[in-house]
Amino acid sequence: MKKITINDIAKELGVTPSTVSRALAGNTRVSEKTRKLVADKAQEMGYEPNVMAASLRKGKSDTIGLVVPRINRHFFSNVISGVEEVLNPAGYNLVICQTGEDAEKERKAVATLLRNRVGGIILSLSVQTGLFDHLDEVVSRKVPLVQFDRINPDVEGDKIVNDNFSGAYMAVRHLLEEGYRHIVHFAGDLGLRAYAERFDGYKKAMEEAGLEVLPSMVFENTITRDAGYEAMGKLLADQKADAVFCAGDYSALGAIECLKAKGVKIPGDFGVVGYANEPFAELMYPSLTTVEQNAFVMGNKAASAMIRCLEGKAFNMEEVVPVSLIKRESSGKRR
Amino acid sequence: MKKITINDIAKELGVTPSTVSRALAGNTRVSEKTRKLVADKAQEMGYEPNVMAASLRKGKSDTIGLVVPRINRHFFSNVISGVEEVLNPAGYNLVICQTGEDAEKERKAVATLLRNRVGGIILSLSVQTGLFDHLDEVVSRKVPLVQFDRINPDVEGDKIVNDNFSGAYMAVRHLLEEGYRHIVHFAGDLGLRAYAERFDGYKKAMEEAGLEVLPSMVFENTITRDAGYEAMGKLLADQKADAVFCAGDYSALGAIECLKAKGVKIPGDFGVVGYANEPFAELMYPSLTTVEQNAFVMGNKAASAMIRCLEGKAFNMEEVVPVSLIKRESSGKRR
DNA sequence: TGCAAAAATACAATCGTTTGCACACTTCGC
DNA sequence: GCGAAGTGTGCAAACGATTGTATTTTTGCA
Repeated sequence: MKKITINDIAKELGVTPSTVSRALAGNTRVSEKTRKLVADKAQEMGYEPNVMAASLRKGKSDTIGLVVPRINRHFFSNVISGVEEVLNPAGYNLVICQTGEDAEKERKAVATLLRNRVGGIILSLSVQTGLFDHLDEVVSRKVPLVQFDRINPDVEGDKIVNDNFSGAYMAVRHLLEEGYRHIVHFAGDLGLRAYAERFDGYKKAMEEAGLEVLPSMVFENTITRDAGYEAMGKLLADQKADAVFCAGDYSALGAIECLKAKGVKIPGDFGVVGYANEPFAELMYPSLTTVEQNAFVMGNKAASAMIRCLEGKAFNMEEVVPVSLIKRESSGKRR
Repeated sequence: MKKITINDIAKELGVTPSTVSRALAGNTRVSEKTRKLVADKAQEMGYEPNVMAASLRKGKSDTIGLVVPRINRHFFSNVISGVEEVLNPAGYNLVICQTGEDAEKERKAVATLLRNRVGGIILSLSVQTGLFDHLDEVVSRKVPLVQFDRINPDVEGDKIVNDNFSGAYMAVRHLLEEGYRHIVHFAGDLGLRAYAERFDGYKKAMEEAGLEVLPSMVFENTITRDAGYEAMGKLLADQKADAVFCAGDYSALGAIECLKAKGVKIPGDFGVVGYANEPFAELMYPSLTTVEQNAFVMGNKAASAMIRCLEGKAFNMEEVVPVSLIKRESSGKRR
């Protein structure tokens, strides 16, 4: 069973390949009648376009590259689903690369995507990434770039972020309303905007409540489970605190494990709020109050932005996806 | 900045493109000296091969398609990582497709991959899939196919499975050793081999212990959280049982939630073991005893098998990855 | 009916590699 | 010193689509 090409269709129909090509592309330069004829014949002969030939000629492909730190994070896998939902029906393919939060792998992934002439790149920075020339390279090659969540605002292109500030603000307000006062913050890398914004939201809520945020109350780079556990250990030893707002669910988990180990009652003696609504947040004990980021929606928007770019309307704009606070046990009333 | 092609290199060096092509491919038909010359020049000029042109000419690409039910399952995302670990260094790219357990989407994904002339396809069937002609199509096109975990043994090609039988057997043995006797099984779709094997392992362990497995003790198609909850509800109403071996962690979770809701003590009055070691298994309360499938290793093996196929050594063999039982709270001693 | 404008289609080059075949030049055994 | 291998390169035709520029056909209008 040989592959059918447009040449075969052309021969069969007594027209030229160019006409077939244009007909299939829906070009109005070929008559409605011929278009129908070609479409039917193509159908009949079981024609399947050769994507490579087209890409080679056009100098770019309908494949979009998606670069994320890790796909087994709930947040990212949902973003991926959201992206797919928009991209696939639109006829684009997705190739996904993991960086494992490693700057070097991120560079390599981007380089590979460019080498493969992807039509565009959707990317979320790894925490480690400090140099951004690989992104500049993308821009300078005029390959559309959409950043999401962990973005670098200085690089050209569309950006989709979640409302980190509001999320953090709501989380801390909630803790305050439940009666907690000495609220500390387990932050991420404050060099990354997402984490900086969460920190700002925390600070704002605290200051509005007339509470001062001392440097000792902020633990930077504390987003892993281990880091959360350790930081909480230090915290209990050093200072008076009755609640923590964590920039991620994993550090919240670590914090809770430490608190449980020390016999501190959650909630009541200590309140905990996380960020991300990882699947385990609902299932752990006590269940974790956290901020839902609507990753799926972010994926949708990132993909839509990409399609807009591909269609030539470069917006270079930033879109904010709303978040919501999911109240669970870990932040119940202070007693 | 124009793209450098082999023609540019050829011109610069005063040889022909064919020689450059062969030199870069390491063909021994061109002298060692020329090879070195070409390599250096390519380096110097910043040459980057155009993958599409090569693929077009060769009629296939260095891209491997990976089709999985959902990427946000711990198991699958780890398999993906495992596959990447092997494929990327070997110079292959991965495009990942989600089927969402939907047979139709699975067909479409495979069709798209074939249309894009991928070099090979690694796939795990969706539970829903009943017809396999899309896989036959892959085989008949001579595109290497590696199935993993949820496989169809009747389709040609390599297969990587985990030792479902042993996993299930160990799990049930463990429950028996802890003193449970009336052990039921929440199974998956027994039409799928993976689930059928888990059922067999369960049966074997029970029979060895001199316990009969009645049809009423097996709940088929019970792998979701909701299904687990419901089934447990029925179970408690209808019959005497003191433990359940679930073919997946999600149904185990549902079962535990139902048991907790009814005030049944876990462990003690009721033992629960799951399968898959989802991340939440460790964190829920009580923590869930479950079977670790070594997804990462499976991914490695699937990728290695694929590379073997691509290198022309079609083995058409089946490889079994060992599993291990992770003992946690939910299966503690019967009282 | 004739003729210019518009519509539809054809021609041919091109995208960047790969590869079968031909060709020249060594090398060697006899 | 003469064919026969053996080496290293060049030639040119693919691969299958796209697209700017002809060229033909159709249409509209006087």
